[in-house]
Amino acid sequence: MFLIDPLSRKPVYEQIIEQAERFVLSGVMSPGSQFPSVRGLSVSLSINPNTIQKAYNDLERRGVLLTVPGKGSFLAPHAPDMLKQQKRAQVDAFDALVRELLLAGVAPQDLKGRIDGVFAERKELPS
Amino acid sequence: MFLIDPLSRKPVYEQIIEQAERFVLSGVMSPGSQFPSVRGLSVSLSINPNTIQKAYNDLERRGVLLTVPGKGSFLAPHAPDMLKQQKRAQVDAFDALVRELLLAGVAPQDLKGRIDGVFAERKELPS
DNA sequence: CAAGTGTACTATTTGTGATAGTACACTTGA
DNA sequence: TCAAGTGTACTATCACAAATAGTACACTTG
Repeated sequence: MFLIDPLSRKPVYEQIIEQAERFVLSGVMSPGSQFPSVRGLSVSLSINPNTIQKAYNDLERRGVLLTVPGKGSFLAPHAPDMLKQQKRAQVDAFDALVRELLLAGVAPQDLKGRIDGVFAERKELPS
Repeated sequence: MFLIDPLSRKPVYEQIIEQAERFVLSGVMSPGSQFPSVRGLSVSLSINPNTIQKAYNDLERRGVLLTVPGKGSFLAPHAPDMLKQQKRAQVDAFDALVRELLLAGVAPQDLKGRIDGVFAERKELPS
């Protein structure tokens, strides 16, 4: 399920967090479903258990993951809503990037066209 | 001219690079104009000369800066064009961010509105 | 009770960013 | 000519984050 790129400059634990968020937001994982165990994932990805734990800790701190000692880690009931609200804070990053691209001579209309393009991708996928 | 935030998680040499690029793209610095000397900038910013040099090396490697041994560093003739072309490669990052925000439930129309907002900022500034 | 689970802790290794210091070659201007 | 200012190159060192390694403990399930 998870895929790690060891060559990426992005820390492994961040890659895990981002993929987990993607699974939740895209509906691949639903609230209540069980996550891979720390040990199990560390074996299948060939990375240290502590790295997995670091990622899981962050997800739990933000209310996405619900861990039960001795049982396992499960997706929190309102995980999708929590994530969506947190992700919307990234509109600041969006503005910054738009500012840069406009400065580089990209036309606003081009950017709007790309939004439509990305939006079209989503409608092509079966729900 | 340059301003460094030592508390930022962003490396100092990257901050210098980004500010230099901004100066070029915004027209504050024109092709042929001289950059601060490595030693001079290191003194005024209170950072190590090697850090400045690392930033300058990157800018020169990408054809933005033109350094003449014994004289100084100058903005390359076609620096603005070079930069604009390089910056346009960031449209991939733009698409990725849009993909994330749409997944988080942000409406395409909201994003387009933000583009207009940023575009309006630019027109308010005197040319 | 054994196996699987999450959790906590310390120690070590690795890579990057930054610092420190030195040395060399070039250009400019007094 | 020569001192000052310039870019360049190089090695060594420090600080920090990411990651690894290993151990130990408490809990739940079958």
